[in-house]
Amino acid sequence: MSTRSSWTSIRDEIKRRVQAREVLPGDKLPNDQELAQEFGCARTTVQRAMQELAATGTVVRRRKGGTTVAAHPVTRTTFDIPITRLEVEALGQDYGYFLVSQGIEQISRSAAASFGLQDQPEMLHVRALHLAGNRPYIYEDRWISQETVPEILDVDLTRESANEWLILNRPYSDCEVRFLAKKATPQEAELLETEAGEALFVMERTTWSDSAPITRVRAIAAPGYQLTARAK
Amino acid sequence: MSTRSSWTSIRDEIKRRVQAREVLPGDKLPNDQELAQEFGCARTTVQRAMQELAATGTVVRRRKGGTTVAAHPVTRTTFDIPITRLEVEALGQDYGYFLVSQGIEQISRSAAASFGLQDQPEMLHVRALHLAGNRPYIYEDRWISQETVPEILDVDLTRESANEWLILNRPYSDCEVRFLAKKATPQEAELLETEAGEALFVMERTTWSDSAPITRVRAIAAPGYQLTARAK
DNA sequence: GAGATTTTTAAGCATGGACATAATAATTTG
DNA sequence: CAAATTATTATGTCCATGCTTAAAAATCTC
Repeated sequence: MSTRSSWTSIRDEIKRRVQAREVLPGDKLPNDQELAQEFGCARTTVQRAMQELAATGTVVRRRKGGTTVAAHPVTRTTFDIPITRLEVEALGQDYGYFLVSQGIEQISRSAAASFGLQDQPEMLHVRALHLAGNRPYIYEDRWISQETVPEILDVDLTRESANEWLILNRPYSDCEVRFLAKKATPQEAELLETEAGEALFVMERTTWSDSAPITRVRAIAAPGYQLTARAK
Repeated sequence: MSTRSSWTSIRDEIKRRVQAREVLPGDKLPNDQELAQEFGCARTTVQRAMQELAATGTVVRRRKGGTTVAAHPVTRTTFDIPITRLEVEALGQDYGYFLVSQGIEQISRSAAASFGLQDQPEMLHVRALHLAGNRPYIYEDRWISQETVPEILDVDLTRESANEWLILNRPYSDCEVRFLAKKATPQEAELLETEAGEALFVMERTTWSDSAPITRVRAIAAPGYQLTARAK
């Protein structure tokens, strides 16, 4: 054939057919073998292309069932949420960190819900502020399981942020992320140097280590914060 | 033991080392050949694992340069944004749609900025409300390029939502997504049946077809809306 | 010594064959 | 006839091998 077919070009061609509606949602595509013949390549190459398309939600693959065009086109978007310090430094600003409060308390009902727990055990409750160039950037309200992460009780959180300590010392296996908007409470407004009632962007993250709860954090961003991504 | 395939377990093991800081950002990893030896598998298998890690930003690969741990560890999260009707139906609620206004106007400066345009051409401006079980769900404020999508002018938008028509008839090649929080304006508050000043969650999407602008939509969600995803 | 050229290295890709696995279809059995 | 068993099919994964390609390193040239 003309050019050596690469798995990426097969991927792009199938994607084009889907986007150009040459095949419709729900339609069955030829099987890998047949596509390999059409493109004049090995089945492995088609397999690699289809694996990618399945991962991005363009097609659905089922053993024996074959490959079908996804029934409901979705916009699949990928966001990278970095460690707050690195995010600030990437903006070229000085990073600052400030512990607001810490203590052992019975977790809130909403935190229990995030963990999927029926009861409300005691956990370490940490509130801290991240600064970018001396301006408040993100206020975090965090619960840390003292049962899963007992070492956290020995960490001096006035110096080191729980955000960073946990990522360094307690890698998670699962993570649930939630985005929402909320009005600033008077306390949040004061810390973020804005008005009570201002609309704030909230990123809530809950992490587990093999189904054992690690932490639940509400990262409340200062006004103006935006999260951007390009979908492909 | 895990029943997972070996390339995924190699991927997970390398990821673990990165997250557990056994290798630090910027560190060079052994080359594929050496890793294959360590894991007792073929280089192809390591290649597949590393390809994935490179795609998700954990690692950076350069020919000849080898593989290095990405400078900034991130939580990479994937969201699927479906057609609004399907989202509502998936909640088990009745979907409703209501056109608020439409007309040809010069686009707003912020819309022009989203498209990356210097000037502010005229586009079709559509405002519509999506309902879930007779309650307002999402209010969308949309600009559609009459140049790229002239057929849109013939569509009866009182019956069919632009959201759906575009996704089904004008697939995009590029999409930029932005999440933010904003206070409800009086008009938005009225449509969403809430108070002016309420904190609202906004999803802004701009799409192109091969660098030709298609649409820019601000989807403003009713209070309480949350976007959830599991990161891996 | 600066600039151009060659060498070497490590990732990138393709192949064909083999076996595993899940889901469906066909067949047997009580 | 329904339930259990077996066969079939398409995807999933792995491997050994060989070639391609980008980029760094070494070498050569003026």
